[in-house]
Amino acid sequence: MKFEVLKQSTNTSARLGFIETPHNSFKTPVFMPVGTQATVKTMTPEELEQIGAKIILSNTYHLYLRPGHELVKEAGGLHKFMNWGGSILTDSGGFQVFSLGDLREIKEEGVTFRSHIDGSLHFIGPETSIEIQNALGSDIIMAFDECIPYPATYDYVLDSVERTTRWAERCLKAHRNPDKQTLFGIVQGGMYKDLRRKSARDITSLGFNGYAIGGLSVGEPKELMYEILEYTVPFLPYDKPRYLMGVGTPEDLFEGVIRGVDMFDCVLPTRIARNGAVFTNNGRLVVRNAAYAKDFRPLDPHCDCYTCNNYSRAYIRHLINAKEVLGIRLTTIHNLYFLINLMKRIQEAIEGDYLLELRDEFYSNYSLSS
RNA sequence: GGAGAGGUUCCCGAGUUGGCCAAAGGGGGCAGACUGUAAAUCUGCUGGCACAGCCUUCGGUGGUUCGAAUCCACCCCUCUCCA
Repeated sequence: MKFEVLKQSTNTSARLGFIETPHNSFKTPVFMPVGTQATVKTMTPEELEQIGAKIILSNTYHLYLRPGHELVKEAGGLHKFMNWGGSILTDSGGFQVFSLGDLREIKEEGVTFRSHIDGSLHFIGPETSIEIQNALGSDIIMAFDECIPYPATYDYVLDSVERTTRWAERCLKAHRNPDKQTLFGIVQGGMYKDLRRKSARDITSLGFNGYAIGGLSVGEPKELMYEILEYTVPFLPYDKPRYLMGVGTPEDLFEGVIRGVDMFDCVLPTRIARNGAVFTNNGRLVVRNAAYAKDFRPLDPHCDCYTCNNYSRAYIRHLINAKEVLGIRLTTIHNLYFLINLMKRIQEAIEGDYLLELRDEFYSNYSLSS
């Protein structure tokens, strides 16, 4: 993988960048749709490509359990298996250490998960995670970490952060084909600045080709998240991509980019889409609400996605209320397009060096309360 | 015409040894949440009001009772079977 900074914003930490993987190349900052189970829910790869997606996420833990990484390898790798020609980044299973908190046990060696599917026990450690990701053949693979819950005590976070660093070292050792797959390290540290600093220093000293900031947006106040992010980014090397994991409201993208983040992923656009809500330039809109029963305007009059070009709020509300799959497909298309297009505007704003102006203009219309 | 079953809050449907029933449960409706996806999920509300109480409601009208969705009488209406 190749990464290069093309342009530095003069009044923020934002930068316009360029990433090239074995499958394609794209500009950063970039938003990566999430396709945990080898599919971005409701979307075909062709549709993803049409809305401008260049790189998507998938998941080690989930694909290991089902259908199994060996099967994916036998199919010719994840790209071929799911018919996606763009880039793929796989998460290591570290988030499941957090999200499946009741079904797992953490030890120095790794984590034992109780399958959420059938209750069977499965061990995933740093080496296992890398081995699985190698088999999947994703372009960017993530170090196996522990995403720490919030709140957490200082002592817990300290132990966890040190363990995550030891795991990161083991991931580097286990990594077999760095020419085809790029391994990113993950900085943790909870909401404690000195632990964020420690984690950043320890992880970067190991020499990865990209760095992620994990463990944010896990329930802490937004202001705290921005504060920790702003504190952490400067400890990451300038010449490597920076990836803020799991973060992705429109305002978070602005705030993240301004603080120097190059890559984002988030389930929010696809999840709220399936729950009947969409992002618009005026704020979040719950299209399933009765207020839109007779609203024949598009979801967002200023959007030119396939959904907004062809369908009304009233129709989409009807589909979602009737539990017709087309409804959640249309909202998903819109939400992903909205964030990807927003990123495009952000890229242009960095290029033209007017990012703060774009943000202020966006915020002047965007209602954060809803 | 005869025999039987039944009519409950928006819908379906519990509840009939009378009080603990504004009435289970489901559906529908309304609203909220959702940030490296155990999520097309989850949560709350769903008779009215001057709301720790009061008022109106369980086909209709009367009645018994301190008290009735629950008991009695008559009436109206559905459904099944037999003529």
